[in-house]
Amino acid sequence: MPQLEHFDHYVRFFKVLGEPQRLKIVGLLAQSPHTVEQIAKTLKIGVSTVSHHLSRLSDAGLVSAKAESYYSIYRLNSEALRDMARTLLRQTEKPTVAGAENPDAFERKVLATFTESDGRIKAFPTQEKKYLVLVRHVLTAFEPGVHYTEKRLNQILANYNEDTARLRRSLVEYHYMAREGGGGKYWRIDTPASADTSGAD
Amino acid sequence: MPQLEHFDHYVRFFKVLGEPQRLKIVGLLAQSPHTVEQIAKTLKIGVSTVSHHLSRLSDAGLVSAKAESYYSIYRLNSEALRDMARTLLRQTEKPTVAGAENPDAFERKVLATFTESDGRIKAFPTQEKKYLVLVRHVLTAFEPGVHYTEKRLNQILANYNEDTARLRRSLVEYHYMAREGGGGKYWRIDTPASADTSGAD
DNA sequence: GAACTATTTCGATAAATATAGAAATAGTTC
DNA sequence: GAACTATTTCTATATTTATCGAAATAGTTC
Repeated sequence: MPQLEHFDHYVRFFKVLGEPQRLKIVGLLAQSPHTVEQIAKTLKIGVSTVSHHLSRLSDAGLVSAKAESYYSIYRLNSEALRDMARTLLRQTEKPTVAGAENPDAFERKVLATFTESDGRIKAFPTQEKKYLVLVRHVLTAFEPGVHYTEKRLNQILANYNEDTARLRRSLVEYHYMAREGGGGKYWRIDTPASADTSGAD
Repeated sequence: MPQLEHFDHYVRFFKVLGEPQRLKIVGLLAQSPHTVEQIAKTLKIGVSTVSHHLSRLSDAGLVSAKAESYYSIYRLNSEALRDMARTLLRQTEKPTVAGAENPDAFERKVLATFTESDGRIKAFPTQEKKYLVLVRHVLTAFEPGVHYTEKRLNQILANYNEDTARLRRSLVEYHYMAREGGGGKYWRIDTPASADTSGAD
């Protein structure tokens, strides 16, 4: 299990912000610190409700309170928002191919139908869904982080099918591999694992 | 009303991602396009449930579908995630002071207690909550977007209290004003309005 | 066009939770 | 310490919604 213990934290973060009143509270706190009563009056909802929302925001690490005389002054933790925003940006820059190494029933079926026992591709399916299975199958022949010359790439692709140009084009088209502008170097642009998808139960 | 018509969109975005199964689906689609059935099998939930989730993800602009033979192949809209991440980053860089011009009951009371009728500050409250009201009160004397020399800043602050150094320090400390490193220029670092807080009802 | 396939829609149910009022708590002021 | 204040906790209720099975739909294959 990779960095997946953060999954629950992500869910909490989004769920907490996915409620109109709470998002408004965050908006208020983004402008300046507030007390519970101030928020309740501005939003025209009960204090106990506000307290409840602040408690959930606090659980998610989005706000923090500070006692001051009678009042609890709540502040926004801008860092929490910033961190999540950066995490999201990082994620969107790295497509992945997880699941390629333990195929489900459908993928097994497609591989059984369209590849030889040694892995060579017998024929290309027209359905994109099936074709993608084969592209990912070919991708497993390449190491993440390694740069391949086009010549070496073609040698490896030739183990799968004589139409190496087609395979090369598909790998790039589906963003499984990147190509350097000039020198003709290729490399995998995925990562071992992105967000949690392995499951909870 | 500023750019607040996006409020509902923000809520939908966060709410949609704040559900474990949907977040897992996003994780799957971040790796590769999937059909409804594939997702259902991987997550061990019913197809109709997956279809429902995909529908909500689609409403939020997070995924898009493409018909292909029997199947609907769903893809992640990475741009939607990227855009939101960038919006969040932008927001966290701009604290604001909205609400300073129409004070609520509490702020009125504080201002009545601690300022003269001409706006001068009679005394400084020790409670931070009340002190903040005065800091924001002083801030209204400055125009957004205008750069002030320290000399001019002190002239204006002197209209509120002789302890101009304290006021200047507080304005910077609470991030209502920024100071340029060398030349001693000051300016408001807020914006007219950030996320929606004005209200939906 | 008939048979078939994946997906979507519909209807119903169970679980999660936003909300508010009342009671309890923690802390301040005099 | 007594009176007071804001906040939190508790209890209950109403709303939202995740989930599934069945029926309806849209599209493909032969």
